[in-house]
Amino acid sequence: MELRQLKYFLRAKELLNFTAAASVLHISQSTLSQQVKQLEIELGTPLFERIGKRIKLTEAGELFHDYALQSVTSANNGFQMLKDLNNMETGELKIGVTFALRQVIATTVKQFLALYPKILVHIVYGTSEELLQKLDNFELDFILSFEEFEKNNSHQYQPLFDSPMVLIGSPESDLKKVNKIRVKDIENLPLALPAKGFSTRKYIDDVFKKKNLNLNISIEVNDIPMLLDLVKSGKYYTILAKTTIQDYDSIIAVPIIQPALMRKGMIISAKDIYEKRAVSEFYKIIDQYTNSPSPVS
Amino acid sequence: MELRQLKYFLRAKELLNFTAAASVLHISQSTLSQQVKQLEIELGTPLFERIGKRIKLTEAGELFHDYALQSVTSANNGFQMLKDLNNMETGELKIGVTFALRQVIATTVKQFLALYPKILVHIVYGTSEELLQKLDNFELDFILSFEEFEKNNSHQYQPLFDSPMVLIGSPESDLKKVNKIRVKDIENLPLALPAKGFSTRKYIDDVFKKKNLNLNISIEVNDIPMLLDLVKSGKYYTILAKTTIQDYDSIIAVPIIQPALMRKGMIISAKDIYEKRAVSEFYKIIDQYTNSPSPVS
DNA sequence: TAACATCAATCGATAAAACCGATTAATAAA
DNA sequence: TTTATTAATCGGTTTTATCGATTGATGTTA
Repeated sequence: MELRQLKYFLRAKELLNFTAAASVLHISQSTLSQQVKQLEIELGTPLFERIGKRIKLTEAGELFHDYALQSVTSANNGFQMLKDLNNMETGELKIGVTFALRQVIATTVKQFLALYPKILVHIVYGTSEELLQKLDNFELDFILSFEEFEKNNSHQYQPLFDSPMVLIGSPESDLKKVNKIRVKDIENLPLALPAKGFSTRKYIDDVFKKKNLNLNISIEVNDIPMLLDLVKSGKYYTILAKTTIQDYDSIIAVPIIQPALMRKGMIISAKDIYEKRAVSEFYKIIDQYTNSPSPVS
Repeated sequence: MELRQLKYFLRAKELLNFTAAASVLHISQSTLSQQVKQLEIELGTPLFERIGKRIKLTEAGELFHDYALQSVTSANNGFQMLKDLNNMETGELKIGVTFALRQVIATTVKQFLALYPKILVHIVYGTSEELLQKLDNFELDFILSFEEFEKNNSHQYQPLFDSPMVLIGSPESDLKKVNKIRVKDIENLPLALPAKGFSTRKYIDDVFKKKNLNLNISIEVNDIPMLLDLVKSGKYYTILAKTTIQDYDSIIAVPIIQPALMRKGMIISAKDIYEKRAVSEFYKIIDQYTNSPSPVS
């Protein structure tokens, strides 16, 4: 039994497809097939059930998974910990960010790089769904996102700030006359909203469904700047967290009330993973940012 | 990084001697040397400091140890767990027993084997020191012993019973006239005691030292039956837990008081280790044994 | 139903890597 | 000083991980 084989097994279990897993692992399908078989022989029990050309995990495979993951994770953690000892000379930091928190990362990453110029920072934008999967595959150190609806026991959550949802319109719109708006008053406004898959969109849908209100959606877009461009044009309104539009000009935003819609900004990371120094340093900077006098919210 | 290399590292760290470690691992010294070096290169930092022909662990090595151990342990646990699924068809059970608890294991192992005849049981006698080291090397599943003085955070302890310490003499000795004896009355009796290294001996030494009493030791032996033979001969007394002499005839034993000396029988096992079914089944039998109407004590 | 696409297993060959024995160099012990 | 002990290194051998090609089984589509 070797870590190599455990890693192969984990990937095969995840994808339930030897060919695809081999490709991800940059080995041939034949190699993967042989290595898994060898592991099974050593363990004395099959880990996969071969049904025709399909594979599915056996009960033994299911049970073995946790141990294999723990073993691989521990080795990785030890490796990461040692890299840290070299005082972040060669560090790398991979951060997943949802589109809604673009402003948070834009500000903090500059401060971080000023302090630690040798660290290579990767920023990956995506929907929370995409990012959470990458987190589970060890492709990200942490995620900046709004609160998740379904919390997962293998993740840990650090709340950062509360951000009110706002209705956004062009400076020529009727919004200039009010300083707040009720949920039910939004019902008949023509909306441009983030596409399905965005957590903000899911949040909006849930709220309106619960109150039995309709949404008058004209356009769905999976890009926030384009959404705001549409709003600026004057025809449409949109709904976002105030944090999301912090640095945009030429728009008007008013808080939504009855009920007041709030979203929690969060750091999501994987439990049981060694926390690199670069990661904890970044957390500190985010903390400063969110605790400074009304940086967001 | 492979489990093989982590195992090599752990053994080398334990023995601080590549030649000896290689021998235990059944590989050549040159192979061990190369594999450790390769691991060090991959980790980007030396794990051992080479001072002439000596080696000692670097700080990095010290830190890395816990992760390596965790990784290897998890893989082993997964392996053990799967073996268990085969319903103990090929099980093996390794039990360490201190001499003092000979009677406990003698009775329980018979019952266990009657229930699970296919399990191969190894029983290893030794001092607690020897046995604890074997436990840490995964050479034992658990230990039956009296309570340890220095508890170790990587072990877990299950108390079984309390056994009073007794003064033991021949049927012709003056002990027949009394039914208990004070600690300070033992001071001038000629004693045959277990040798240094026995936990019972350490316990006795500690008690007498604390009370500023002398021990009049005539003979030290590292074998309990011989100790009792000497006692039977009439010249000497000895001190043991009552449990230890449970099935011996032709001796007289009286409890020691002021203070009453008691020892706790214990199961000691390693934390974070998968508990085989054979092990939990054995625990059940020991439980029955110690909870039955005065089996020991 | 026939042709095609997809997938895991298997085979033979190759490249990589673990391993060994012998030797060297350093150093501790006698 | 001599001897014994120990880790590193070198060259050669064995083992094994890997690959590409093929097979056979099984879905999928025309």
